[in-house]
Amino acid sequence: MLSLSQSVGYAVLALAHLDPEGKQLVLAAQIAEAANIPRPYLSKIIAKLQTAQIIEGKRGQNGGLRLLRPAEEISVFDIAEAIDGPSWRHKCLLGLPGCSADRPCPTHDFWGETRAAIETTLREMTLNRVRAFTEAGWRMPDA
Amino acid sequence: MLSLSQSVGYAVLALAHLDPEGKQLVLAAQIAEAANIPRPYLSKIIAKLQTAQIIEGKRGQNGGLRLLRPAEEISVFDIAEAIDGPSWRHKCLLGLPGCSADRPCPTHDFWGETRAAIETTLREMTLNRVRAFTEAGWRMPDA
DNA sequence: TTTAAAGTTGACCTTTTGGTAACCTTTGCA
DNA sequence: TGCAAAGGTTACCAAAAGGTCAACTTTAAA
Repeated sequence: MLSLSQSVGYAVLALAHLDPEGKQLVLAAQIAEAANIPRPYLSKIIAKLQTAQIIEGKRGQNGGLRLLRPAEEISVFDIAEAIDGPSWRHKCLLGLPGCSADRPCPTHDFWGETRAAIETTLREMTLNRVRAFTEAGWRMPDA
Repeated sequence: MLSLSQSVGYAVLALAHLDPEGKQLVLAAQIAEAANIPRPYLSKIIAKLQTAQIIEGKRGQNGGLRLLRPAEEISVFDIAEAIDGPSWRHKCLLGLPGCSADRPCPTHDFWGETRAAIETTLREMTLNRVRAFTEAGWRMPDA
């Protein structure tokens, strides 16, 4: 609890392995290997990223994946939105289903401000910045 | 995602209906009715709050529930800890299992600071302050 | 000492998320 | 032209969280 879904992390990690210019194709199998993500699960994440127009897949021999926009124009915010949907930005900190501006829970205002700050940070965190981390060998730990 | 578990909200709501001095006993059935929480589910939440020494239940006729400490000494932080366990304060924002101080994810430092701010706010948010909200009739919405 | 009021417990169901497996479709090249 | 390399898709399984049900134990009062 109190985190984005695990799949968002996987997606960020995966995208960091693509060509930042969106020119060269990279194999899904290579990403799975490099990031230590189970291939079938990676496929599902890739599907969502394609729906969100963040990447494109090319089938067949000499196929692969590529970014549809340059890495500096793709943020972790975009990725979270693609994987978890827009709903994560509206959830009450205490999980109260009826919490809203009209009937705020005690943490409503604080959480609204905090969430805005989180959102800003995630928007500023582009794939380029993430790459600095993953190039140092960041990958999923073995089970 | 990006919230405490729903049960934390239920617990906060429930506790706000107890006598703030911890003197008078209040019926679990009354709380369920007032807050619109399913009784059997409330029972499970109550069990955790008892394990955490936040409340005490007295069985039998003329039984009920009462706070073990005055309402101004019980914070939402304590309640979150009792319900979700201490783990929520250590989860990576991106949900990455291998993220730690040694091998930080790109959001690690930012999230550490933000989480500390959230923690502080929740520690300052005592049951007394919550009562101001619930006394205005806050309850769970109907299904 | 019985009984009804109260909280307690364990089994079970459902939904969501994470994860696996098998199979299908496309495409370049021998 | 057919086969192997690639991604895509569907169905399924498992664990955790949310939620329900029914039966149990404790206890004070009649």
